[in-house]
Amino acid sequence: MSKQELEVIGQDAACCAGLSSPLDEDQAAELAKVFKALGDPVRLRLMSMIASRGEGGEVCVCELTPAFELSQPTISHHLKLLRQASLIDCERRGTWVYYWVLPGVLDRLAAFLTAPQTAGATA
Amino acid sequence: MSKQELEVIGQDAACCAGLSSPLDEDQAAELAKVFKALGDPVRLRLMSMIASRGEGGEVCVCELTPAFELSQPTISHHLKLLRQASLIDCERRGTWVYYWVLPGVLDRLAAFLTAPQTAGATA
DNA sequence: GCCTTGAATCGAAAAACGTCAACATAGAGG
DNA sequence: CCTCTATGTTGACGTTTTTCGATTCAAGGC
Repeated sequence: MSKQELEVIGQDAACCAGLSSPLDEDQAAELAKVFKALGDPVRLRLMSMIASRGEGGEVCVCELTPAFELSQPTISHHLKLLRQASLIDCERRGTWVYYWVLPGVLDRLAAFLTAPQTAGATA
Repeated sequence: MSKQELEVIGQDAACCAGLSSPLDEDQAAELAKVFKALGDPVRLRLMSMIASRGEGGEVCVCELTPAFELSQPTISHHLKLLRQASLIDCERRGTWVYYWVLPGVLDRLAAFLTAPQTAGATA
């Protein structure tokens, strides 16, 4: 229940220069997947609901689904996309499945956006 | 040449709690537009090319277009989306059009992602 | 074993998106 | 003015996304 991820913003590439230096095609493609995952109102809300639990926090799907006026398969689909973007992970415990935000992802994303001081950087 | 924007991450809502507290539908919808704008490899590269000029920096479209293997109208279209997401703005000077990153947007976006310490926040 | 309940997967339909060719517009410079 | 170059806009087309209903899978309880 935790394969198919991306591993972008972290270890490998695209971690240091951020938006302050031109991205090459591969970096941009990888990063774009993450932003695309956040680029949907439903997924953003799901993320916020999960992230609001804090570092070690989890949320049961059974708490997420009823917060939307969408079918259960649709929510399940969005959760899958967030998982494929390496933003969250999940675990089944008994009948229920719990989701949490992967530690550090949001901070790395934020660091990418701000990057070094944006004042007269490369230019 | 600078109408149609969003004004999300800044003044009004969604500026303080960030992802650490559940977003309501409106906040999520607005924010999602910004992330969606960044959720495309071409637009991400455009942003990085523009942002790499630093705070007061600008880039001419004539520098952006040839960096991609895409038609000029397509680049123009992507630039428009970035502008509608209030990420960049532009100005025509003579024959050429120059784009720059709106000051503070990236920092505000980053602040939104990290929010207060993500450790045991609401829970 | 056989239901029941929670969640993921499948297949299909409608909507949104990315891209281009064709066209329109804005200035510069004769 | 007329033309040329640099950008933006329009309309169309194929692809991807979002969503649902139906089904399947997982785990517990009877």
